[in-house]
Amino acid sequence: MGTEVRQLFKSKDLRCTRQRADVYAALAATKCHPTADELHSTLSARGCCMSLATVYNTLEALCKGGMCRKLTPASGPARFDADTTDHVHIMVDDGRILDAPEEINERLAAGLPKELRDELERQLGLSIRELRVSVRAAAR
Amino acid sequence: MGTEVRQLFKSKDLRCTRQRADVYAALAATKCHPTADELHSTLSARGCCMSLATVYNTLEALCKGGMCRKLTPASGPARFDADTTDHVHIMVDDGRILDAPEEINERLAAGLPKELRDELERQLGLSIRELRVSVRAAAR
DNA sequence: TTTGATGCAAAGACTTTGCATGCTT
DNA sequence: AAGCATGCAAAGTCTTTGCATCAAA
Repeated sequence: MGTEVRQLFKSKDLRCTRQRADVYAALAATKCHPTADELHSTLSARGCCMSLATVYNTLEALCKGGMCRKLTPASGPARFDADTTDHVHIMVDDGRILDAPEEINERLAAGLPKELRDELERQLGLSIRELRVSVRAAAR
Repeated sequence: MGTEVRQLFKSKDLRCTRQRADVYAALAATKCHPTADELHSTLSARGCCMSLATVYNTLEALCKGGMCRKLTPASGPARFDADTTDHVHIMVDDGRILDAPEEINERLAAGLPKELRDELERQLGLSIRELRVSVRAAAR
């Protein structure tokens, strides 16, 4: 199996099991920001059997290692994203989560300069882990 | 009881009951972004008795009417904010949610111009309800 | 070998709901 | 008087956990 994936896990100090590799591969392969349950179904359908609890535990481990992000909509189950680069999420009313077009991400990033982040850190006395922009939207 | 509060409810097409007025007053009086359960305890201690379910139902009604915002941390219960103006939330690792200093809010708002929002709406074909910036931070 | 991951089922945290009753409008 | 809100408890949804077993390092 992908030796580069094993390296990736290793670099994050995460043990690389079949289940974890499968979860990560499935997550990285989609742009749909699936829920734990959706991932579990997808994997099961593909013959990658594992318990739902393992999917949850794996996703938590991946998040802790910085290999994915957990997205928490205003209602409904958490969704996950293997793309950990800075980008804007569109939380649609119907539960979907979309990525903003690349150009928008860039323009937004330009509006959130590092100085501002540093200034905020200084004022708060906390260390900033992530600065994210998200959008709630509804079909029209 | 506050006739101006009754007007506020009326303007949002919400029936104004004692419970709803109490929940709203308690929420508006704090900057701590309480959970439903915290609000319930606070109110109980003050002799404003009501069931926890009513607190939940009321908060949902208030949100729907635009009288408060629901904040969903990566883990743990939802928190609520009666301040519906645009401002940045700092999600601290320990579960607290803080408001960013006013000056930071302004500088961030300047970085998210209306044109960008309009552009995004056009590209997505959705109507944008809210554009929010939030920060994850940890004690140091 | 040692340490941590898995599977399962059970428990847990948080939230919503059904229904009889009561309060707003 | 009509219609929606409330209280209570029960059910529901999503997630975590305990423990025996198994696999990765």
